[in-house]
Amino acid sequence: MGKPKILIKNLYEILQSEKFDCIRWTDNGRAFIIVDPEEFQKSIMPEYFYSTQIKSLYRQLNSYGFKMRSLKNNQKMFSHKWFIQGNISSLYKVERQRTRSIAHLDKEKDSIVIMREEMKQLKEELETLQSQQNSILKQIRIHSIIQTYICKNIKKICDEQKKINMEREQETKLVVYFTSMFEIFKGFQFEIASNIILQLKDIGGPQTPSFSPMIFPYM
Amino acid sequence: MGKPKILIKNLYEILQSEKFDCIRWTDNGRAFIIVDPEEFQKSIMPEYFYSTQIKSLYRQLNSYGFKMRSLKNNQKMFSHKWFIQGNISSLYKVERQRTRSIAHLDKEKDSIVIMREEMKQLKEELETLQSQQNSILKQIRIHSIIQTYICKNIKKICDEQKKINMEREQETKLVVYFTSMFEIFKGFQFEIASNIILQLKDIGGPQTPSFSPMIFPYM
DNA sequence: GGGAATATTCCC
DNA sequence: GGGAATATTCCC
Repeated sequence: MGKPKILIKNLYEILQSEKFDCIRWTDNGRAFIIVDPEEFQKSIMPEYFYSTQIKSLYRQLNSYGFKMRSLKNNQKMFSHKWFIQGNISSLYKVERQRTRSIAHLDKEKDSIVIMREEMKQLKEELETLQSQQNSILKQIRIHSIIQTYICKNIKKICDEQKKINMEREQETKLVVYFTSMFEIFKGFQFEIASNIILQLKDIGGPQTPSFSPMIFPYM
Repeated sequence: MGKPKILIKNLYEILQSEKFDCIRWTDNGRAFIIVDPEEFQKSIMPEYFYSTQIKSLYRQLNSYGFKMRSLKNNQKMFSHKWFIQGNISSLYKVERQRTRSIAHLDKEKDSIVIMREEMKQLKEELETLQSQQNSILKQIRIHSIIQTYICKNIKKICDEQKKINMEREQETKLVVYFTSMFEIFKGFQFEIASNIILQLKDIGGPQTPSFSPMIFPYM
């Protein structure tokens, strides 16, 4: 796997060497205690760390995820899940923890991913809308054609009706005229009536070319 | 205004003190030269800076925007717009420059804000479009219903017209029948013809209740 | 205890 | 020369 960070490696070596009284493992080896912070700062810090301030080491340990417990006499106890006596192979797991501000950046990145997703959806919806709009336009065009057709047919019907009305007016006159004639023949049986008409046909009349044909009112 | 950064202040003091031969202002006081880097690292670095490596100082100066020029014998000359001999009041303007990556991050943040704004607008527009389209669809549906109604009524009218036409056909037969009768009266003057018909009317005929009225073909 | 600015180191 | 990881300091 990875290599332990230099800070962690140094710290472990200091503890394992047992050269210093100011720092030691706890009895179960799952934590260590800085027994004498002043001594530690004076004799160890300059040699093993960049800083001269022990507070910097605390800050470092904190940023690596160590839990700190304050004991009597300004002593501090630190523990970390993967910083255990004898467990060298897990030291590399002791890593700097991302600060909240960086985690926040990550969140922003996530939000970009989400936004991209939303953007994609928006685009799809837009495309749907556009294609729907196309089909709507087609429907409207069809309706427009149908309406034109309807209008033409209505016009035709109106014209026809007008024509019919005019003819019918004339026919009405005709019908009225003949109705009165039918009255005359009422009561006559068909054969008799036919006979009379035939007789009349044979009679003929005075041909007056200048005044013929006889003008009926409906003509 | 602001205070000069500790690094800048220290550097300026080192130069002004003229205690060290390894570093000095240029003649015009607009730059300084590290005349002896090794000596500088040995005697000045530990006292004035955290680091023991002169390279770290170079890195620092670089990040503060100093221009570096390499001279003979590994000497370096540094200059900065606001780092000038005697010009203490402008020292605070010598500031860390944001790295490109950070400036880039800022830009990204801005673009995210803009994108969010645009996204919001897009969503609103899309919603508007969707609701508009819905109302358009409703309108089309209504028009479709109206058209169906119109078509049905036109059909009704057409049927009616057909019926009328059929009746007219029968009427035509009637007309043909009477036309032949008119032929009979042709030649008669109107008064004479009327007279004949009146005479016929007065005659009357055998009333046969079971067979009356006389059945004309068109009835 | 931890955010944030600054410094240092490492590395290309 | 400068990006990026790590360390240190400062400060709330």
